[in-house]
Amino acid sequence: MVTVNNGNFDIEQICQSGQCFRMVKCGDKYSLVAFGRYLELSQSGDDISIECTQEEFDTIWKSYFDMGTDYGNIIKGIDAQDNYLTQAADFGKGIRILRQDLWEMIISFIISQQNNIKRIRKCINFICEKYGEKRVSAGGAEYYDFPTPKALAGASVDDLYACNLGYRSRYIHETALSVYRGDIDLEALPNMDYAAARSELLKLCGVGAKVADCICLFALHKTEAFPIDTHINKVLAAQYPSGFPFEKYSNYSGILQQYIFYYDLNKK
DNA sequence: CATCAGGCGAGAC
DNA sequence: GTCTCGCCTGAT
Repeated sequence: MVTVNNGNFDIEQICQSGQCFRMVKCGDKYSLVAFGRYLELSQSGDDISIECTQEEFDTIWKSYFDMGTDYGNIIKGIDAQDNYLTQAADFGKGIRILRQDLWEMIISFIISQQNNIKRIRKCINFICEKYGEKRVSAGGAEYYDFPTPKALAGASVDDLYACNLGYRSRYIHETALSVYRGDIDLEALPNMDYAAARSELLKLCGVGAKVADCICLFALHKTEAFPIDTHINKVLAAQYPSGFPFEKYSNYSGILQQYIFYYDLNKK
């Protein structure tokens, strides 16, 4: 077991921020499946307990949870005159931008469109159980890996409809085929800059501006990506009628987007 | 019963 | 290029 102390790490907030659809709360613990691995973790105050070896933490989870970034420092960079953003960041100061699997994020965010988080999770669990490989963790927990491009490319549109994916079934079918055939080279994307990666992603069926930005942010860690959805649009209109000050936060506006999104959805 | 949820593609213009 | 419209499904 690895323990970490960090004032800007809140598992519940990360779980609720809606970037990771395979993290669930079970009792006083949280579990997640990522990169074919199963992980359990828990938290007490600023102390986080991660149930893995130091080596696994160093090679996988340290990067996954973006432990090399000081989020407190990012929050300090917020314009003190901006009351809304200051409150939003304070409210969600435990959120982190995870470094998740690219292929999984592509499919997950195609599913997310015009959809709610509860149903998104249900849909993803469905395709994992139907097309993903069943595995057992060292601790004996059974879980399903996220399906490979090959596995999803083998599913027909009708098969996908049966997973409750609705009209997105065609998008997923087309995108899985594109990736499986190699029409788009996923391995090349992490080496591209934001604009180039975004433009490649837009070639995929079912990936528009908003979904491409989510993939850039949550898989490629392009923190300048600022996904604009219905909630963010509403906040921008109400709080920033003359425009959001992107120029002040050019390299990390995507992190601020998460604070705004989480605040808008969860504040009382 | 209508509306909406972390939009997008297709077609019209 | 910009605009509109239809779309699976479940919750409210």
